[in-house]
Amino acid sequence: MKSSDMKKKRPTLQDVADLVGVTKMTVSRFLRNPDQVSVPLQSKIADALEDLGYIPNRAPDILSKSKSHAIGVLLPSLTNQVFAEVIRGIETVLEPAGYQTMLAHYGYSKEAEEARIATLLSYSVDGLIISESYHTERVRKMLAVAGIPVIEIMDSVSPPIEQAIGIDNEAAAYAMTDFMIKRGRQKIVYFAARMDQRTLFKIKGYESAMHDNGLTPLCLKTNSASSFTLGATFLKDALQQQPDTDGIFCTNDDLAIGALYACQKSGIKVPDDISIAGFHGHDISRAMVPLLATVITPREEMGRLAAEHLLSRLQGHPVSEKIIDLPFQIEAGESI
Amino acid sequence: MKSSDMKKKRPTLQDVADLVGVTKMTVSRFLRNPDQVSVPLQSKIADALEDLGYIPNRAPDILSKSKSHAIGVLLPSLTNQVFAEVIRGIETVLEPAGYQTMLAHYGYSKEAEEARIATLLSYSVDGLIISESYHTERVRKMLAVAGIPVIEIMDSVSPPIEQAIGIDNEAAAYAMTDFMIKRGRQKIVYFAARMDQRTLFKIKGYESAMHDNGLTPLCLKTNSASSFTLGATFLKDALQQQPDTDGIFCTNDDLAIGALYACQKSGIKVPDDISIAGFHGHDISRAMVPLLATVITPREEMGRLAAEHLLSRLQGHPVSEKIIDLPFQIEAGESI
DNA sequence: GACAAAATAGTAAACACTTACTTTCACATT
DNA sequence: AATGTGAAAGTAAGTGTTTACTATTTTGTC
Repeated sequence: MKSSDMKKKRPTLQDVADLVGVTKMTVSRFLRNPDQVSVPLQSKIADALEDLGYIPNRAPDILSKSKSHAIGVLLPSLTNQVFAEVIRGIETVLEPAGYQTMLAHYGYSKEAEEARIATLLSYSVDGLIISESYHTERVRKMLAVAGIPVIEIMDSVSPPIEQAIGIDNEAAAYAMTDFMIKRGRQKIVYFAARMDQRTLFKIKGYESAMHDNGLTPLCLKTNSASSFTLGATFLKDALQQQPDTDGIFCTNDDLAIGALYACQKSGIKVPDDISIAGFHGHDISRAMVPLLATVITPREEMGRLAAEHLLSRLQGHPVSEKIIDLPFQIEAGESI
Repeated sequence: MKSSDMKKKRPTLQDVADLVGVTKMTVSRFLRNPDQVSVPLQSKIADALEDLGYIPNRAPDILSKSKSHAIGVLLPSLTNQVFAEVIRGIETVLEPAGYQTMLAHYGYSKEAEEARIATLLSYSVDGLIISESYHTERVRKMLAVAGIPVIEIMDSVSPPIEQAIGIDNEAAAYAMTDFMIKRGRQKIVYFAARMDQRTLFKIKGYESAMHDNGLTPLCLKTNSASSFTLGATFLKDALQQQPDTDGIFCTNDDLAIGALYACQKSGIKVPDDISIAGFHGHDISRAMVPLLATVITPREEMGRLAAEHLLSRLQGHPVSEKIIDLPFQIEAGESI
């Protein structure tokens, strides 16, 4: 095989060094600190680097230092707008700090979560931002063995592996339910989808508020993902099961908006006939007509904070607070 | 320093081998194919692996084979819902195939794009999915030197580096504008934000359609990101500059929805007084009242296809089609 | 019970870079 | 002129795994 037949591989430090006529060590030095190399060599090396289009290879460094300058981000889903906003917050901090984001999701499956974490660790990520609050023993062991900082996001209550940053979903759901009751609603139905940990916390908050006010909770559940359509479907179900329903509290804005539009289409007046509240406070719910009542949560800030605390710990600082409980906000909008 | 003082590092193959009393090669063999190891050893190795919580390290493999099983995904922004859907499509395909996603974004800056691509390449990504159609010489050289498959997504027209998958943004904008004109609109204003390549293509399509029908285009532009609020602001500007405006075509659904709600608030009837059309056809626009007219684009499919074609090329197949032009769809909704 | 074949396990090298140490040489000081 | 100093560049080793080869043991056959 002639050399012209060979698939040319990406140039290494050695290739650059050969071109200049020095050892790769000299080129390496130039790369980290040009002044460590004599002036005449500086320009020759710079030219050679440019000529060959040299791009450093992190693999040796990852191998010898077990540091990748990459952060693993593991979320249950990418479908949900909430997570897109969390990712944005994370990237906002990580990218300027020179860290690369490795993204993975596990579709709410525990086995998939184990597999994804193993994969992320196999790349020697320097830290991990994960979601959900329950983790298998295997996951806990892997994280312990890996010895890297881990931050759990989304909920602030359950005892964290090391550090959790999120909101108190149960308290938030309680607060909104209570708010609706104070506004005179009695037969409030909860719409739940995707029965993950956070949804379970919210249901608990809703049910507590109902009970504390002597009311009977009714919760519609499904394991499928939420959507506008599902909100409309749930509305029909709710009215069938409890015709005098006067309030609807949804596990997220999507369901709420779907239910609201379904009301508009079938002539049900919001909020006169039925109050509707969502959860999260996405842009759309704060622009639409009528303005959606919702629990405003700091999604992007949650991502930012998680990344910031992770970076702080990578710099050697200890865990400052085990649980960082971010404030939520009840927004009455015009639909209650 | 006593051994108990030392920070324990994550176990290696050698640690497992020592525990069992074999060489690391035997453990390595067990990992890839347990049958290559004698039956008694199989269980002993399995136990040791479990005991130590061994997690494979990809760094040596990346180093010696220059293959990471990771794919770099570089998008202009994470703010936009469009990109969240594209990422979802990509992950849907990549994850089951055993590829890890490395996500980066560059905020529409050319210098940042160069830097991000260099970073992704430094991790020896096996392939790259990037957006936008214009790239600097430096970027082109880096990609050439890297010698990995590259797929450009979002637009289908401009000559691709290797392979492009997207829609014909110019044709789509032409089609929608023409549709609005056929429905009797004459004074159609275009709302543009974030002046990236695709927006420029869409403006071109809009202007062509207006000219071809003997009408005068009016385009409101800004470099900031689009939002519902911006849609409302643009509406005011449009009515000021051209009080008899009877149509609004927005570069995305966000602007359109913002404009539509602003109309509702100020008593302007849609579509009787003004027609409004968006671009992309997000879930919300297909659920709201009135249904938004929009150009439905296959965002998720675009991501899926890009990932599929990338995988096919990683399996050694040549580029099948240089440009894959995905169909768009004009959805009349109820706002035209 | 001898010999070949097959199964099983071991050894060494390679991957690209950096750290830590060593060598070389120019120049200043005595 | 001998010695010391410091800048500049070189050398060797190590990082964890796999590939390719080699050695050893077991099995099967006659």
